[in-house]
Amino acid sequence: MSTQQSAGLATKAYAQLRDAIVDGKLLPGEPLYEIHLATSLGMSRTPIREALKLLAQDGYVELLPSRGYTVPKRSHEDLREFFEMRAILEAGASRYAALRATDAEIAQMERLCVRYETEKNDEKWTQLGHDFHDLIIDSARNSRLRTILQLLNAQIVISRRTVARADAAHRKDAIRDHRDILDAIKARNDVRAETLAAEHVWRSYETTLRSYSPDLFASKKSA
Amino acid sequence: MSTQQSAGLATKAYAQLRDAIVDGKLLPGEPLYEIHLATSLGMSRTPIREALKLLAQDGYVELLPSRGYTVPKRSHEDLREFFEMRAILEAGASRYAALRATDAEIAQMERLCVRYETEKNDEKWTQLGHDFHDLIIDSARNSRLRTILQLLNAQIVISRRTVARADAAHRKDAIRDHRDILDAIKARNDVRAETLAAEHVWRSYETTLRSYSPDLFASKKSA
DNA sequence: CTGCAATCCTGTGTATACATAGAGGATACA
DNA sequence: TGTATCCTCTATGTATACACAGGATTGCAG
Repeated sequence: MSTQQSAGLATKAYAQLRDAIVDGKLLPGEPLYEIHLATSLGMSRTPIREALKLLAQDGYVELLPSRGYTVPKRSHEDLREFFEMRAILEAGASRYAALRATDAEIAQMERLCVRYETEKNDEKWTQLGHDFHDLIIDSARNSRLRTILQLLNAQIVISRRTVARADAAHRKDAIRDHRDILDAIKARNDVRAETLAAEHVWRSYETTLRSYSPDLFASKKSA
Repeated sequence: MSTQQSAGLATKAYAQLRDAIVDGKLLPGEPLYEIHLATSLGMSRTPIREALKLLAQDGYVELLPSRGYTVPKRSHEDLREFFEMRAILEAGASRYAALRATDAEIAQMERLCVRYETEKNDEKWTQLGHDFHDLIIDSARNSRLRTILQLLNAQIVISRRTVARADAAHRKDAIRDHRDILDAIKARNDVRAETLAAEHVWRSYETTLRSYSPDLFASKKSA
């Protein structure tokens, strides 16, 4: 991804830091000092400050009072909250997508879904899954919903950077879920699309819980 | 409210500007210049910049490329999106509240609900409604849900600053809705609480649409 | 050796000077 | 008189110097 083209330094700093966090180059608990980051990224503290402020608001980093910024450790509570939010919002998105998706969008979903069912490469397969979800969200015609969901999904990746061990069972489940959701959308059955999307999120929650790396979590309030 | 006690200047600036926007002292379309705000609030540009950046991310202000900050005009599309989000999230909150509220919380809801049914003063009545909603959100045990919903509700107030004309019909509907939701929560009927909350939001959407001030909205992309 | 306190040091918070880009107006030319 | 170009002015973007607060360390006393 690495989104950073022509823009202010603050924007570049935001993108670089976010990517570094999501890619696991900056570990939870590690302190982030403005001056250090500034010299490291070749700019002054000002754009770094702005980037950190925004990252903090988006939940990527945390500002401990008079202790500086850090990448937050996620607790099991956090993970539960994330997935509850995802379940609520993906369900809503699927519902509105069933009501509002254009025929062109549905055709594109179908194409993505077929490739999703056949793709062998794990990384590409995961990406296809994301593309499918993004398309559903776009079809829901709600920009705020889109923004919040994308943020949530980006955050969850932090907790999962030992990525998609796409074991056969999980893969089969996910493929079936996507197909079912698509069918509901095609049938313009909004209630069913909503229900299926929620169930799909819960299944991915189970998968995440089963395959999480314990060291990435803080038990409760530990240091 | 006017939340501004002991904190950094940036925090104070954020709170003051947000309140000014919500209270309608800064009108949509009006340009917000850093220097002007800085002198006006008696501080330098730096904390103002931070406040504006955060306000922009929260949707209170908008940064037009090379044209400065303004209070955004809300379109009908925006209003639809806001209420869709509210419907989705309040429904989710009510569902989890039905599953998780403690007996003490339910007792407090009951007290608020009774006062809501009897309070005559419009302003106090509105506040009681907010308190009831907040308590439900707290009972849902999801801090992210809480944050997002509070932000949304604060934003919607911008569009409604010709506040709660609490006409008799609307009042009666709202009181009944709250009572029904509380009953569902008491019965630990999460599905019913979810449905009722969504319906309640839709009713308040209708009310808002009926009594909105047309001049507060931009038709689509106008200047 | 231990407890307390003063001091220093390191981090963010703030102010200000300078860089830069874009919009609007003025002017010159067709 | 219309249009195109250039200049200027203004508002944001950036860099840096200084203020300040809180924690850790160290020195002193019991």
